[in-house]
Amino acid sequence: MGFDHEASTSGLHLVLGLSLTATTTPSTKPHQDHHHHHFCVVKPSPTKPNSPNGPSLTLGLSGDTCHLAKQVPNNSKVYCEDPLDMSRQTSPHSVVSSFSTGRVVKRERDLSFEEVEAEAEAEADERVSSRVSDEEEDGTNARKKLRLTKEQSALLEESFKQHSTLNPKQKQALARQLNLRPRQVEVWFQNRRARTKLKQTEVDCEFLKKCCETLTDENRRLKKELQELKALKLAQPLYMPMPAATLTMCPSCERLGGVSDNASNKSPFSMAPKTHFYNPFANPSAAC
DNA sequence: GGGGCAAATCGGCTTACATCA
DNA sequence: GGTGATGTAAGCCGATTTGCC
Repeated sequence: MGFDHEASTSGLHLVLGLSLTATTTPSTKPHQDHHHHHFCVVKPSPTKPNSPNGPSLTLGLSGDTCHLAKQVPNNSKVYCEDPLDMSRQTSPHSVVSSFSTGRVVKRERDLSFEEVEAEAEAEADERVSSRVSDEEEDGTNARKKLRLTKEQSALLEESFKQHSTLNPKQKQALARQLNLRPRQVEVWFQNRRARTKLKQTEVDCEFLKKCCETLTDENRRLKKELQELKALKLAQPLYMPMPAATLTMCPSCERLGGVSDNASNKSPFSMAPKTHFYNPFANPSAAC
């Protein structure tokens, strides 16, 4: 785990990144998790909960961070995990489409072919407005909650480990294998994904809390260091105190030395663990 | 009776595909 | 034939309801 701080000297943007190595590997079914996140968090794929790479998180304070978009192999669409962006992508057509496809269609899709047929017959016999009222009246077809057996659960779990989403063929096969309706298998996978995501969110939350604590400590330390620097400056007005890690000035020739290319490329935040001050008498410059 | 878990439902969104002007 | 607009179907999601332990 590491922290990457990046601050623009121009003050145009500020990005705070918390990363645990790359875990942005797209899941087997890519367009999961493209929904609403109020900050850009790249999470480990739910399909690979035991990924050796661990989670990767990025907090973005600049607009750039929400370019953490995902490539979606199926359709090559790019999603940004931002509710506003998502709403912008929503075409008026899709809204119309949603309204145009009514609950009847949805219900048909939710049921197996036989059930749809049976229900159509029932509806032809007596015009009932809803299934609920139907069940309430006769009580024979009351909604019974399925309890999966251990074997069924185990098989579903095993299948979920392999792929967190099912294509229609897999769904059918699994349903046949479990003696369930495809819809039940589908619902189980949906709920299972939801639980996985919830769990992952909790883990992310804990991780962010720890990050916050660490950054608070770091902030406190830096403030303290700044105070020390100010105090030293007041005490020794003839010499400009410099962190030895960044600048080394020869007191005799006043040339700068000891600033390597690597050091110049470092982030302003990547400082030595413990700052120490230049002692002109103890450290004569090698450049002289 | 109340809480937790999980199955099921609902409404919304996105995408692919078909049709038509 | 190519293109854009529109409708439909399907799949997934988050939120919620509901039944069971």
